[in-house]
Amino acid sequence: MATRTLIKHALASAAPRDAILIQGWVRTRRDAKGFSFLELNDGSCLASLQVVADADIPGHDQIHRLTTGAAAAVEGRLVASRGAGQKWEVHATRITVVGEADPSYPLQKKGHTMEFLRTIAHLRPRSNLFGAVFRVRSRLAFAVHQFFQERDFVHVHTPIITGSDCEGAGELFRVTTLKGRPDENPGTDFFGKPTYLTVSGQLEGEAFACALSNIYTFGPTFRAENSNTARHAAEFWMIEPEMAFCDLAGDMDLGETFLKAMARYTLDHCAEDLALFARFVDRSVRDRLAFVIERPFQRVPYTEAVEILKRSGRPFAFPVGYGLNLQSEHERFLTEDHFKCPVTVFNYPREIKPFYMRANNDGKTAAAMDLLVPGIGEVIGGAQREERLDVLLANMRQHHLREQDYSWYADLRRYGTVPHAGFGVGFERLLMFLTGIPNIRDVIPFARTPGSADF
RNA sequence: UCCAGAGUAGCUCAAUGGUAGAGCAGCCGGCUGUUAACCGGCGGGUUGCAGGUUCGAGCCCUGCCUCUGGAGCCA
Repeated sequence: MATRTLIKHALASAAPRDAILIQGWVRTRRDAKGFSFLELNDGSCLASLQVVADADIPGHDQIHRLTTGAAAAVEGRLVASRGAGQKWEVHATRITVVGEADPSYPLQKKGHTMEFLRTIAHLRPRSNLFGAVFRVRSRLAFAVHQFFQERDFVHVHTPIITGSDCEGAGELFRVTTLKGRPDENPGTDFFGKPTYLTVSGQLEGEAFACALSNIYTFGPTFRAENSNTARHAAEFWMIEPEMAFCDLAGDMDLGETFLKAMARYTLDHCAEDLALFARFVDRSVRDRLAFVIERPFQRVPYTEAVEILKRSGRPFAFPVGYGLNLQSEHERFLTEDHFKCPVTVFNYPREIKPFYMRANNDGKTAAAMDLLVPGIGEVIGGAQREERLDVLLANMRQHHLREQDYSWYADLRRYGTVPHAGFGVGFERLLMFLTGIPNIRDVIPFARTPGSADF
């Protein structure tokens, strides 16, 4: 018996082949009097492979069992197709039913809504759209590593369980082995103190940047916020580069280069799947990616962004003014209407930013930056870190943080401190931007959101 | 968590307060180098849950649940 050929390789074949083995799942079957058509898909690519099975070959007497969703193996010859719509097809010499599909198989040949497919998250990767989404997700995860590895960044696995509960990045999930109320006696808990799922690997990432120079993390991140939007999940993956001997300008450079590289990679390596998104999800997705690659991003200080918003004459629902956070509607106006391209807003007021961000010399602003993109909003948030021990400790006091909880973090400023900077990218938000998929639940295999942890 | 909208067959949707329907899917049969195939037939429902109003509720009222869109928080 021949070894298995993936359908993507069969379809890319340069010449006919006498013996080929295809294994996959039946998308549809059409029976004629003396033969049957089978469409097999194995997920290796978007396209299915057409199989022609004459009625007299071994296994054809069982072909009625190959309904939509069933698993099958086909041995045969790869030949040029007589029909329109595909270059190659397989003329079967043997058909094997590997696993039948019950008639209740929920995926039909016609289109389904995203909402319905979410309820069958274990089966939706067998649909064209979700097969494409998760192939692209895999390729982009690889592209992330390639981007940083090529630039001599070291991948660091920062901890998922953390003892620090006040990083200021939202609500945390408690991790405990205690029954009942863990807060009543945290000293008896597994780690001897309260522990949580991480909301960011940044602080640990800084420690490694202050040793290995350029590092990045890429791992799961958890937020117990009761956020119910198309852009939030309780469990998501975050990429966090951190660079020693780097200031905010270098940080913004990397963020923009990174986003352009991801757009370039998607266009170059995911063309077939991207075409599907363009047809069914977001007509303009390829134009947007090309635009991101070609055009320089805009950079605007927060103060100037506020002035632009004030001058716009737009009747915003939320007030605009120095010291106020930019709301979604403001960010959207800047990137979608005013600049019409990705925008990096930088130098935010210190009061609205966390303790670890570096205070600028004006005494009012922090060296923070947010990269905003049309349709999504913030995909990258970063900052130059406060490397001066005295300023850091003063910031911590202002934020009512206990110094002993961050002594190791302060140590980084005691021993050979250096200017350093980094940012965080939500991997799923990046995927949403690159694919045009509008809901974060549809770019993560099994989404965890408030009230929902199925599968 | 707040605001708005929606829950009817496996899916997508109809149905003035008066016997709950269609298309698709499924099953059976026919036909065809077919490709979201086509033609005929068959089965399929506690109308999200719990109350209430009414002679009578899928429809009106109350509460709850779930989902969707938007907002807040953020990545």
